[in-house]
Amino acid sequence: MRKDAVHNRERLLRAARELFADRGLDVPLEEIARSAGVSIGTLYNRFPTRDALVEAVFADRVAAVAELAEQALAADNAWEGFVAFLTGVCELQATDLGYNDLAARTAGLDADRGYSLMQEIFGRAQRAGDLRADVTLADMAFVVWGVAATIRATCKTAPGAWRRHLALSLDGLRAIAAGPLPAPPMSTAQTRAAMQKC
Amino acid sequence: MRKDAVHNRERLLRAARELFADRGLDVPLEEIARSAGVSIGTLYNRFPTRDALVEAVFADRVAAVAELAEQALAADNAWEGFVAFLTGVCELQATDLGYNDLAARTAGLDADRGYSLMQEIFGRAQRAGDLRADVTLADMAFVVWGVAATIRATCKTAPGAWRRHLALSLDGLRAIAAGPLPAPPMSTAQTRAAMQKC
DNA sequence: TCTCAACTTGAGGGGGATCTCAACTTATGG
DNA sequence: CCATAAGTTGAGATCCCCCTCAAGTTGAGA
Repeated sequence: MRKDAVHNRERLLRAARELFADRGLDVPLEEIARSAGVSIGTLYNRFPTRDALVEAVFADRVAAVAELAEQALAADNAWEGFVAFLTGVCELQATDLGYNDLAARTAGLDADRGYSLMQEIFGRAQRAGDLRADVTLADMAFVVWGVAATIRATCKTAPGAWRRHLALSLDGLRAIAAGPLPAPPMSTAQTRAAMQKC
Repeated sequence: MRKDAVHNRERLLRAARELFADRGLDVPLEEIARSAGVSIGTLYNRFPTRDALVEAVFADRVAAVAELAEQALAADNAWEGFVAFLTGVCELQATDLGYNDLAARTAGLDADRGYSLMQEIFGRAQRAGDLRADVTLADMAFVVWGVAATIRATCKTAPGAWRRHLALSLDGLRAIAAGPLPAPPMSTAQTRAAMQKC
């Protein structure tokens, strides 16, 4: 790849990162190109589809989540690790509207290594008796979707509000709080399908 | 108003109600007109803006929510009334994607009479000691936003899943479950602003 | 320095939605 | 039955976004 091409690629990634973070994933591609100081044609040369650009921009997040997961597992207290992990993921979403859009449709479910780590965090909190026994990993999607919606609604006007929402959700996940659940957990296929619809 | 105009208005409302329910509020207006068997021009004659059409279609929901609220207040048990009310609102959202889009931005906060009824349901459950003391009416927005997001994601693939989400959220609202909350409740102004951003 | 593949450019075609308006049709009261 | 105000129509203007490609430009190796 030629030097100028590399340079333009980087400028595009920087511009996309910033615009995605501010306004979500559906920023016009022309605007990204303009903001990067290149033409729309160049953007299409480097990233043939919007998804390719999105993937390149957020590639590092997979690792960030895995990092969070490892820290969570390193915690002494299983429940505190669980809380820290979910808080970390939501923080990522809160500081980047683009990732907020994205997390709702991936939610760690694709990330090979990330998924098994999440299972471990989840299972450990459950075995410790703090996380209620009648929930599944699939139920975490409710937390992510819910907090994501709150972040979208409030990030400009009440920046910390999602923490309150998350805290309420977590209280509902504690064994202490467990009441009967009216529906079976979603199957993996249902969860996957639902995520793609975001 | 001429007889045929009344007739067309009704056909438009029926078509819009159905399409909104199936696919949400952003159905193309041309499609609504076509489905009603009139031209796009007629639609604009009867409803100068999309909002006017939406408002006309969902006018009855305000009353439906008030009705739910009254039933909730009639319940013997304050907490059960509270649960029944939120369940009812979510059911309305689940059976109508259009109302689902809408509820997130109105959530009863406009409805003069509905609002005071909600306050009463909420306060009663709190005074009874079942609803945790550290939440505000504004926190109900989290439930509505969250469940609405789950409904949107799952309505086609896991139709009952939102009930599970709602149950978990409600468990988090019970006094038994109360843990410390990390942020102050949203002010009325913040809540209102956030709703308009949906 | 020369050459050529790699790269950039931006006008323009295409699609889809919103909204308008001049020409046409029809209900209704007299 | 007529006059006319009320209503309908749909082509097309406008806007916004996506994507392509022929023409022009530039980096890098020979």
